[in-house]
Amino acid sequence: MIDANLLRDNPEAIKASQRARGASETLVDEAASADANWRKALAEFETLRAEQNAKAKLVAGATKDDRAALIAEGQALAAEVKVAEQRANEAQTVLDAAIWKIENVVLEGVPAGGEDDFVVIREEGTKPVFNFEPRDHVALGELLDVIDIERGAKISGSRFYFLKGWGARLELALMNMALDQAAKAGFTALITPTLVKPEVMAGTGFLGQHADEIYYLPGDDLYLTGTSEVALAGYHSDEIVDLSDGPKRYAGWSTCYRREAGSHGKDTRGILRVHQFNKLEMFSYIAPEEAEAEHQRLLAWQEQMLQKCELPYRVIDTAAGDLGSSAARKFDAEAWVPTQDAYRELTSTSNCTTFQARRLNVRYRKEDGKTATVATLNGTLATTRWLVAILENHQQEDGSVRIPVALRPYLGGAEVIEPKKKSNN
RNA sequence: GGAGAAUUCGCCUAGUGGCCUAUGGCGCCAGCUUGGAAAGUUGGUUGGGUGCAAGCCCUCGGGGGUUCGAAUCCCCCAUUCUCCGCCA
Repeated sequence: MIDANLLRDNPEAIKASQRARGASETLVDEAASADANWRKALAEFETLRAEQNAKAKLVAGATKDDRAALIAEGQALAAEVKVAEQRANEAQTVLDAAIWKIENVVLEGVPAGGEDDFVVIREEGTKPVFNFEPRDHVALGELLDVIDIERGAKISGSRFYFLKGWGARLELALMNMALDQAAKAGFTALITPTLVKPEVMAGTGFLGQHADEIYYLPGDDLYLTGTSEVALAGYHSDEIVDLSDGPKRYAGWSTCYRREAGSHGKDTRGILRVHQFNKLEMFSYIAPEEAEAEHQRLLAWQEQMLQKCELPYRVIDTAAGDLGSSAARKFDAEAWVPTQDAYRELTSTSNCTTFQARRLNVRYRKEDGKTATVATLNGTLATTRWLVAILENHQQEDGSVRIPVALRPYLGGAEVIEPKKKSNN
């Protein structure tokens, strides 16, 4: 939710942001007038309520004669108050609906436009040169017996898979390496619930235009989370967190579930786009004025992971129209996928400023003792998808895959994953 | 799934219709005291909304109701705990 004060003081700034996103500017005017209506209705209600409270207090000390008259007045007031209160509540409902539709105000410097209007910030690493025809991760997965897509589909349908043997171990190694790095950087590990209540899902901003991306269990009124960000953002909801010792940083591990509605026919091969995967996510609660610096730190930690995996990648500054509704700025790191001759997103880090925290009511105490809304940021540190880039970039002519040096300690020192021996399964 | 109990200001706790504008303790903050500290002592200590302000309104798990008036009475819901049943 945007800051109502900004709506009153500088609606033009919000309109400019909506414009950059290609979102509605009219929403801003609607919200502003709903805000004025609400404040008027609230003032009327509160005035009447004050009168009612004062009258009710007089009853106790009144003489028998006055009592009956006071009670009659009280009855009349009670009816008026009820009407006024209802009117105020309705005005607030209208305001909430309007203000919740407005997306986070993008930060200065964010490129305007849509999906293709991103800006490349830098490219790192060297793309591999093969003197043989490189295999894609599906072929490698089969050859090495580490990814079983056929049986995944047999059990659960398309976009499901088994990670097997070194594939399973590789994913766990990646997660553990990420967790170690995060712990060293001061993050607290959290294994999060993957089913959450509607208000948490709504609070994180995922129930807007991407609602059909989310698995929902009607029998229980619970949502399956597509990222542990949801649980991590909800973790401190309705709390006043203590930031006097610096930001609160969490590394959340969870399985993630995504319906991938609307992406039929896109990335159907392999495990690039799947319904279920694992992810280690960084999440920071921090004072708003430090949020942009923290965003750079999250990005640096992500790049550190990519470098440990010896992957060539580029960093892009996502355009306003391609930001999630909660994000004020987003950087993606995309790794090179040789067989696609393209960079594909491996990490994404968003600065949600105070937008998400305001919805979830997460505050902190400033030095002057007053409370204020915190800023929240999130960023990927490792996901199952990384296996695609690792397998493809480090493949060798015989189909074996060299394990990046930094990952070896997490794999019992193994240096190479060898093709499986010929057998019946 | 069945039965019962609980939920009050960071923590513990008092409170069975108006004097609750919520008690007391612990913790915390500030002052006094001290060479410094402890002890003692005095004061402060839930948050939110609205308003230029004074102020006013809301907040006793959440929502609704009864009443002139609700922490207190009634209804619904959530969460936690205990016992029984069932179970990967």
